[in-house]
Amino acid sequence: MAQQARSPRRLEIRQQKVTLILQAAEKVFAEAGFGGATMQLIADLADLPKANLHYYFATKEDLYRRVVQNIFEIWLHAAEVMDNALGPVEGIGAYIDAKMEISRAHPDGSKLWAYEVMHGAPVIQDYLETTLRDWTTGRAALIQRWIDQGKMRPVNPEHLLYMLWATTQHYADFGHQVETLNGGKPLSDRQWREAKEQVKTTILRGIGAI
Amino acid sequence: MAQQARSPRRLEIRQQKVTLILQAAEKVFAEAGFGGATMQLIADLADLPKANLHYYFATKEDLYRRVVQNIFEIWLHAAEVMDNALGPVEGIGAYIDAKMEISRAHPDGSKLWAYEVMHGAPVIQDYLETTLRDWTTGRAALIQRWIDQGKMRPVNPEHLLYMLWATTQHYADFGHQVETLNGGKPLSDRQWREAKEQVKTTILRGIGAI
DNA sequence: TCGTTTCCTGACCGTATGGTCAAGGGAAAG
DNA sequence: CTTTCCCTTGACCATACGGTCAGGAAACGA
Repeated sequence: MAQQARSPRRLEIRQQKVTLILQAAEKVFAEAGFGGATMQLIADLADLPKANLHYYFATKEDLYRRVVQNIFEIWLHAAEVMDNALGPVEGIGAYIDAKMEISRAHPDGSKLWAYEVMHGAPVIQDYLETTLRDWTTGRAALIQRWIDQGKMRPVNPEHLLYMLWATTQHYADFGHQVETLNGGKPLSDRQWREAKEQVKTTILRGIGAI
Repeated sequence: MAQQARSPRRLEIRQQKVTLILQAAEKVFAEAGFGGATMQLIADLADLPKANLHYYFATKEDLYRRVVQNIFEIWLHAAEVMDNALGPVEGIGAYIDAKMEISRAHPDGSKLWAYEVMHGAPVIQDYLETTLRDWTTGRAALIQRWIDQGKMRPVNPEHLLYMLWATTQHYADFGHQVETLNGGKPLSDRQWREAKEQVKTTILRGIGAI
């Protein structure tokens, strides 16, 4: 009954394929939504037979769940830059930088997260209620400490966090709109830098941190 | 061959039903996405036989297109408050107010717009390239004028507009997340007012308008 | 080499979906 | 009243989808 240990080679191949499938799935789910995505599309993108997907992931929901969980962990991990900061300029500035980088490097993940939340978070509701709520409470307390120390104006920390999320994720979630308004061309390095700086400056000035 | 004029009574009934269908469709499309929505769900919500939907809207795409176009026009119309303003405090302040109101009153429309843009705007790409681009260019020029008049700090007007869109629409698109982090309860009147004020204050201070 | 476990996949199945249609109901026009 | 046209709808169809499975290939351990 005990699960037999897999050989290293087997394990490696398994992990490679799982990763390949997850990458293809992230893209397809982000582009089409859960309902619009099909296992066949994901299989084609990963260049695998559809049945092979079902060998690694029992159902479409399972696959979707794994993709969303992956994204969530990347985000949580990237948010650690805010801790250990001496004040809002350093902490919030670094957080904005990190989130803008993610928006640029992983737009599909950001879109998928937006898609999931927009539809009532059917899959990751428990994460919202536990991990994300704890994280938010902790950072809100940190911001409140900065306020008490006179390092920034008194604001509602939750709403400030929403502003950070909204402004940074916008460049991923609405990237197509931004690109269209940019003459159909993706933002250049310079434009990304400008966007990042303007978001940071505006918010940090807005909360009286600079 | 000419379209025969319809009687007033017929026209009225027709319009009522079309509106009913559009409302049901907006909700279902927003909740499930285009792929996840089904004509049967929309029909059930509108309390009509499915075949009746196809009498008024030939295909699912047609219905979706009409819904998205409706939303777009509401948005454009609401944006007029920005014109005729004497400066950024009045103009941008009123625009934020208007957009926050829309986020609260029409979250489904906002979500559907987000959904459409996130998926590459397959239906309203031409609107983005014409109407929205023109609108954006005009408001960017307005903001630039305010900058030239020394009424606010020099910022990139486009990125400022993105910040306005992002922060206000966040309360609709990510309303479920906001609600979950609010203890599972929707924002109260007081909290909405607080959110609106904080967004306005932070941005207007951030751009040096106050 | 041989038996065992893991992995792979073409063919298949039940279901649900978008869309069609023909027949009927009912208001307006004559 | 009769005719015409718009509207309504239950029944139906073809397709595409998620998921299954049996049988074979490949890798592993002894």
